[in-house]
Amino acid sequence: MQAAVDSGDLTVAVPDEVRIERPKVKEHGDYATSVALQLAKPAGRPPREVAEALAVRLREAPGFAAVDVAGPGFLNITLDSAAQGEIARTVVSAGSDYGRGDTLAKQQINLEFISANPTGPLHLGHARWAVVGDALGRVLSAAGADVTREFYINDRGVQMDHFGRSLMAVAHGRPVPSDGYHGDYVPDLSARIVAGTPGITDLPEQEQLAAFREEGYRMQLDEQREELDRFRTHFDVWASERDLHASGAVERGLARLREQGHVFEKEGAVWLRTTDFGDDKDRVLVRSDGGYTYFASDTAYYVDKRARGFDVAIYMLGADHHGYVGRLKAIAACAGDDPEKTVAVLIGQMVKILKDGEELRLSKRAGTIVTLAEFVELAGLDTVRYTLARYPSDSPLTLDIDVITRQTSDNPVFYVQYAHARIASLLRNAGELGVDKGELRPELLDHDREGDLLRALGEFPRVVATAAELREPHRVARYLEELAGTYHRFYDACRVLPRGDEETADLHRARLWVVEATRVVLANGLDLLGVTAPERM
RNA sequence: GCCCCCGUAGCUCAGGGGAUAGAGCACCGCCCUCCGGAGGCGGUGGCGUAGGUUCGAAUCCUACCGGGGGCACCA
Repeated sequence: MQAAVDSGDLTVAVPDEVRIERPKVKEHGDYATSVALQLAKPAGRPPREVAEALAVRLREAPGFAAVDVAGPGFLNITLDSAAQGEIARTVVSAGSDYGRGDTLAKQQINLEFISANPTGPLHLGHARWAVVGDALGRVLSAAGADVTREFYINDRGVQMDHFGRSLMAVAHGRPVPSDGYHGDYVPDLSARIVAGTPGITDLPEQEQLAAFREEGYRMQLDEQREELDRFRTHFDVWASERDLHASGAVERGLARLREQGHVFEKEGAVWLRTTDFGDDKDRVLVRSDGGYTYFASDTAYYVDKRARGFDVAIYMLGADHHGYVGRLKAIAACAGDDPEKTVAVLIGQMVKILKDGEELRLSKRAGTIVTLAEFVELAGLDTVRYTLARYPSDSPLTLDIDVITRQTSDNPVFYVQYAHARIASLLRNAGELGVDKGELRPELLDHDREGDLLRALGEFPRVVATAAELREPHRVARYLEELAGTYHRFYDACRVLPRGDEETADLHRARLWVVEATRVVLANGLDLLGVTAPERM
């Protein structure tokens, strides 16, 4: 473009950045840009003329088969098949690193998700967070970020006492208090505590309550950890709200906010003036009775995260907590940060599941909501993970168990996994036939279906980078589904292995490169979602 | 009352201001002499309504209609 301006063909300021897109339809080439449309006005020339002036220069560059001006003034660039075929080599030689990038290099990201209360089993909403949070963590890491996955344990509120009281009541054959926990797991848990702590029911009231509470807490937390472990979701840090208080982080957080001048006292309580930063009301940090609020913990936790060196704190919250968004951002602002840079809140909408055409509400265990474990039992781990990962988290979801467990193409996870298994099988056959992919001759890959597939493979790193930047891991799943389709169409049209007594030709070998590259991308993509890539199904 | 999210095909959902709005299911047809038919090909069918910004809007803005969620010295 600079050349066009220098030569006097165009009189316009050269933009700092030119957006290049991958067109949706291949008639529009491998790459396209609309700069000419944007420059038409400042250049004082019709867009197509601007485009043509640029096209002339681009045609001189190597590796391009065609540079066309199309429509109102789009520039469509088509790679030649040799340049395109090289993608197969790039993918195969990068292997499990293909797709990794450095767009988020040096970013220290704290990714907090699930953060369930340690008072019961994980449910459907937690399952969504586990999947999306875990996949996002993988995607961010793939984009080069330094990610710490964190689970915040709400072990300090009055709900803990309700929990302990419920367990204690059941142990004495009394009904669970109305503000207690009513799930089926409570009697089980209570019985296990009684069995594991001899004499617990003879302790004095207060001591006993504390014992039930602490034992219940410990056991529930262990259970959640084990369940998440089975769910292939791992955390680097389990942060406890109690520790935050015990370690003095709360005082430090408060001090930080005081320094910034947003703390005030009113009616005996200590407040944070979050309304300075768009919150709809100020928030209490220390109640008039001297107790810290949950909000105080939140502020301390944020300050603590920043003190630990994180550039960005990502919070994944359920839709019922969306009221937190303004507060969290106000906290960051009160701490002297720019919330737009240091805080990112992702909201997860509700998940409903349908069985036999009706919404599944009743859980045997939790009493009201379907648990994560029950969902996994009904649908299988890979299916649950993939299914929850393929939708943006802020869209409400209705999943039909009968559909997602059907092992047919109704079910995207099977469609994608099948493509991988089919390739694995083909590669096994190649091994048995003694066909080696040998030296790649990329120029032989000039079939339309080969081009489609190579183009798709070439897009993967961009898909990962975009998913990371936008914090939308579902893009990876959608991409994989398209890739699987593109592969099936290739497979249908392009014979890979030599038939019967046919000699092995360079084209067979070149196609083997493409097939192996596809396997790599499917496996890498599934891995980002925490879903297995089976060799056989 | 105030605030947030969502309205895209019969159903479940994709679509970062770009070209002819996509996929799966459902429905109607078609394709197996050899690499996994758990596959492929074709057809029917849609942006809640009304304005605005823009060369260009499903996408951004406003209003309205419809659905969901949230308001605490609770956690």
